[in-house]
Amino acid sequence: MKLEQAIQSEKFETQVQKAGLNVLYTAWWLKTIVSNELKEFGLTHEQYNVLRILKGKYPELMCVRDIGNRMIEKSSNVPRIIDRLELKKFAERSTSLIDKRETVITITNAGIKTLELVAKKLKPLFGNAVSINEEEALQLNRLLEKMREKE
Amino acid sequence: MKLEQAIQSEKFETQVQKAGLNVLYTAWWLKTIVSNELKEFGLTHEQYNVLRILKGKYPELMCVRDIGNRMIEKSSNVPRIIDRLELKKFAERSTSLIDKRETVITITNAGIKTLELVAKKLKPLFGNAVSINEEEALQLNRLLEKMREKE
DNA sequence: ATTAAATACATGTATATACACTTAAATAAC
DNA sequence: GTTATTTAAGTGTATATACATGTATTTAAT
Repeated sequence: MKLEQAIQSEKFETQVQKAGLNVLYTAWWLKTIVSNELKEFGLTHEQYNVLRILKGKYPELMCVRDIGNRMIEKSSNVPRIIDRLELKKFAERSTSLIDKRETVITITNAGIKTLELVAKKLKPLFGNAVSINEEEALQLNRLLEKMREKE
Repeated sequence: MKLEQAIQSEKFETQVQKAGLNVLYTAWWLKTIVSNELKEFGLTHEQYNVLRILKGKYPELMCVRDIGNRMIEKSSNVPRIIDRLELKKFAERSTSLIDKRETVITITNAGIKTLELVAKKLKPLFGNAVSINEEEALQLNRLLEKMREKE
């Protein structure tokens, strides 16, 4: 869908301005698609992100700060997301023996199992919902990274 | 900045998967830049979005539903954002005379004035922060819209 | 060795999102 | 014309974001 239809506006001063809004809208669109699939597993988009990060390091333990550094949204409040994952028995917390200030977290077997089920569900969906090919995706990645160049 | 650095991960199965994460990260990056500028005006990103929508139709009145349709994030709770704009005297509510179910909203003079100040501040910043040109932005828009094609 | 500074995480508050539900008013059905 | 359905907005709840503050622990300074 063209952005003009999505936000019912034709008034873009420049292509750069439109691109900013287009990125924001596409992010919301992507989040919504994924969140809908995650519902049946009792996970939110952010909880899913933390679980994937934990699984990426498994069986290593990760501290809260390291998880935060890998989050897409840097200002996410990791301790509270872990609170919820712990309640659902998808993650476990313990105090680091080396540095008692650190809380170290690990994904549980139930968490790993759930992630596998989610992956099975998301993979074909993503292929269908996101209608760009590898070549286009590569170019999109280049442009987005150029956009953030001066960061 | 490359996404690999931003989220400290190199594990992308495909360029399409990376593009999804890249869009999410770029949206957060953009929101953060704008939000930082809005702080001094006492506005959040979402309140700013509603104000711009109201100004786009000014001096026409808009009902809550119409504002919602123009929001970038469709699931935003418009009545509550308007609550805050009203407290700050940037918007005013009244009941529609034609259809008493509808609440019609208008931006105040203070709201318009504030928007102008924000625009003056954001314009040069955006040009500096977002380092793509019109040609690249056009292509980015094409790719993002292709991504959402099946919507 | 004691004190000061820095670090890691947790917690509190305001705002926003996502979604269900309520209430009032308008429209449709009969 | 009365009742049922639909529509518009508002409200309630859980989660998340953004940011400030608090608390325990470690490291640095003296």
